[in-house]
Amino acid sequence: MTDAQPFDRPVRTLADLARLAGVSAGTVSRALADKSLVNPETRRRIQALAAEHGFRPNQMASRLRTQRTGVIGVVVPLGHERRQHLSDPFFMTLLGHLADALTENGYDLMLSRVIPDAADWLERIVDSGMLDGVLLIGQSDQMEAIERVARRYRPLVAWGSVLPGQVHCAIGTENIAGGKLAAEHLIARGVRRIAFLGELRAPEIHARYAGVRAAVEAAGLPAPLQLDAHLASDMMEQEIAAHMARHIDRIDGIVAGSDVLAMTTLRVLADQGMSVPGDVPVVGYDDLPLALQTVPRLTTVKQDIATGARAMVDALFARIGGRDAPSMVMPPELVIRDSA
Amino acid sequence: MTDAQPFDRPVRTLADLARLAGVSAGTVSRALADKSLVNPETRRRIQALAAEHGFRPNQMASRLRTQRTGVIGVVVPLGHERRQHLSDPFFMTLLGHLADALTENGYDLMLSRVIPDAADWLERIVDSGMLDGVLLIGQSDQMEAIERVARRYRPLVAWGSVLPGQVHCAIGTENIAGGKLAAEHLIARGVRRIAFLGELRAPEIHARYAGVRAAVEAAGLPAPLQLDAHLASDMMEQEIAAHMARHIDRIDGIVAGSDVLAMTTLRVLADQGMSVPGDVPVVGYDDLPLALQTVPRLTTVKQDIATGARAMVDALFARIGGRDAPSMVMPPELVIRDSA
DNA sequence: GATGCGGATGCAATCGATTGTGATTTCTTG
DNA sequence: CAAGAAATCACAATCGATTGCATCCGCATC
Repeated sequence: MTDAQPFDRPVRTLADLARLAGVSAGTVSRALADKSLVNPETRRRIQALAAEHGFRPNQMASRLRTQRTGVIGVVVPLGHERRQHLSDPFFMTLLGHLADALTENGYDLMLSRVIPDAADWLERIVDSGMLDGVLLIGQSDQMEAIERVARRYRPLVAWGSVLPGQVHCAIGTENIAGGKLAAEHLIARGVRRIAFLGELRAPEIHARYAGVRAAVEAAGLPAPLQLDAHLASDMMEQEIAAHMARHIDRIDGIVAGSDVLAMTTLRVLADQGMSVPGDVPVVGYDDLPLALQTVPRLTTVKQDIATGARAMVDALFARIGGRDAPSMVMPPELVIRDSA
Repeated sequence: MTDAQPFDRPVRTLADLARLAGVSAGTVSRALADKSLVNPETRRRIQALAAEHGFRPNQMASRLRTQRTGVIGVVVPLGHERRQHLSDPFFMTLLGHLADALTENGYDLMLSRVIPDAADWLERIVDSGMLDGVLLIGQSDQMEAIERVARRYRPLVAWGSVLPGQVHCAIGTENIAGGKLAAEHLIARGVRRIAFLGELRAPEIHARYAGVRAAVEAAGLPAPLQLDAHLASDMMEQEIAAHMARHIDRIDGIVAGSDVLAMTTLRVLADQGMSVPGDVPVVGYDDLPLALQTVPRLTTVKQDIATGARAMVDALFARIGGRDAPSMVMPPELVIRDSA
C-alpha cells in the first residue's frame, strides 16, 4: 500500500535510492534489473526499498542510454481524405488488434495522425529517435515517401498493397481477388450492371475496383459504373444518396469499397424505398464487426484483420531483431449473409 | 551489428553538425531553436546545413534535459470488461477527437490499454517520466486508484462521472439526467414496463440506470428491469438475444446503455420478428455516427463527444500550465429519430 | 588610451540511468 | 600458505541536447 509521503517524491533518482541503501547507483541499477552480479541479499534489500518508496526509474534517461525506447509508432497517413479518419471503424479495429499485440510484447504505442503536407513527414517520424519501429495503417497516396524511407529504415511495416518491385514490407489482402469475388457473386445472382462505390486514390480501393472490372469483363458484361464516395463521415451519406438517386435505374447490384460505405448504402436505399437484396443486392468489404449488426446483415469480402495485425507485429519484431521479413498478402474470403 | 554504411546518417548529433559548421554544439542548438543569441547569418547557415543533411535532434536527449516530453498518455482502463475494448466505437470516436486536439497543439499521443491488475498501474504510468499529462478514457471501477494519484499528480483528466467530493478532474455528461430523458421519452409514448440494458459496474452506466429508475418511480410505474449486457463484442449479441427471448413479453420499451447495445438490440429484435418502434421502442445512448446509419435510425441521448474531447484537452493544458481546471458536466440532449 | 558595453560564441555542467573496467574481499586449491 | 578464482561492488564514462556562465571581439565614450 502506498500511503501519502510527507514529501512529494523524496526518492526520484537512482542516486537517491543508492544513498538510502548505502551503495552506489550502479549497484542499484543492476539490482533493479535483476542482474546476477549483485549479491542476492543486497538485491532483495534494494528492491524492497524501491517498492517501499514507490521508486520508478526515469524512462527518458534509460532510453537515452540504451537507445531502446520500447515504443512503436502507429501512423495513419491521410494523404487524401484530410478529414478525421481516425473514427473509421476499419482503422479502429486494426488499431485495437495492434494495440493488443504490442502491449502483450511489452511495447507502448504512439499514435500519430499525419497529414503529409511536408515532404519529409515520415523521415521526421523515424529519425526522431523516439521509436523502435513504425507501423503504417494504410499507404494513402504516399507510396513514394514510404519507399524512400524503407530503403534505409528497416523496422517499418505497412498495412496495404504489395506492388511489383516494392521495397517496403506490407501486409494486406489480395484486393484484386477480393473485388473479383464480390463481383462474381453478384454476377452469379444475375446482376448485369454493377456499380462500384469508392474513391480510387487509395491503392487498396483502386485494386478492389480493378478486380470488379476484371470479373465484369470476363463475364462479357458492360463496364461497371464507378461512383466516388469519400469516407469523410458527414458528407458520405448525402454523396451516396445523390449517386443513388441519379443512377439507381441504371444499375442492379452494388459493390461497396468498404463495409462503412455499404452500411450507409443500406441506409440510403431504405430511405429511397428500395429493398436489399430484392431490388438491389449490396456487397461490402472488410467484414467488420458491424457487418453482423446491419439490417439486413451484410454480405461482404472478409479481410482477417486480427491475423493481419498479428502478422504486422511479427514482421516488425523480426525486423527490429535484424532478421528480414517479407511482405504478405492474405487471400480474401466471401462471407455470404443477407444483403446479396 | 548494424552494417556500417558510409553515408547511412553521416550527421546524427549536434556535435556532428557543429563540426561541419565550424562552431560549437551549443551554438547549433541555439540556432536550431531560433534563439536570438546567435548571429542571424550563422543561424541561417546552420539551419540550411541541418536541412541539407536531414538532421533531426534526438528527442530522448532533448526530453531528458528539458524534462518535457511533448507526449500525452491516453489510457483506457479495463477494470471489468477485460476483453478488447478498444474497438468500442465510443472510445474510438473520443480517441479520434482527442488525437485531433492534441496533434493540433503539437503533442504526441501515447495509447495504453491497461488491465489494472497491479494496484499501482496508474502510478507506474504517471511516474514513468515519459508523459507530460494523462487522459483517462473512462474510470472503469478504478475510482480509488484514480483519486489516490490525482491527489499528488495534477495533469490528469478523465472522461467520466463527477461524484461528490471527487478530487480528480473529470469531464462528462449528466448521466442521471440522460437516463431520465430516455425513460421520460418512452413513458410519454405510453411505455409502462421499461428494460434497461447494460452492466452496472462502470459508474457512467450505473448513473444512467439510476436516471431511468428515477423517472420510472416519478411516474409511479413498476421498477425497470435491469439486464446485464457486456460490451465484449462476440458475446453481446447472444446475451441480448437470450434476454429478449426470456423477457420480451414482460416489457414494452428498452433503454440501452449505449448506442452499440441499442444497435445490437435492433438487430436481435429484427431476428425475432419484432418491429421497432411499433412493438418495442428502443432508445440508445451516445449518439455516435452509427446512430444515423441504423435501420430504423436510433433515437438516442446525445453526448457531445467533440466538445467533451476539447474540454478534456483544455483542462489538461491548463493543469500542465499550473492553473487549476475544474470538472465539468455537460447536459445530455435527447435526439429523436425513428426507433422510439 | 583606458574603460565600458553589448553581441556572439565557446565551455562545461547537467538531465538520470546504464555498463565496462578495475578494485577489494572472500573463497579455493595445489 | 601462497596464488589464483570468484564474487561483489565502486568509479567513471557515456547517451545527445540544453543552458548558465565565461570569454572574446569590436566599437563607442570619456
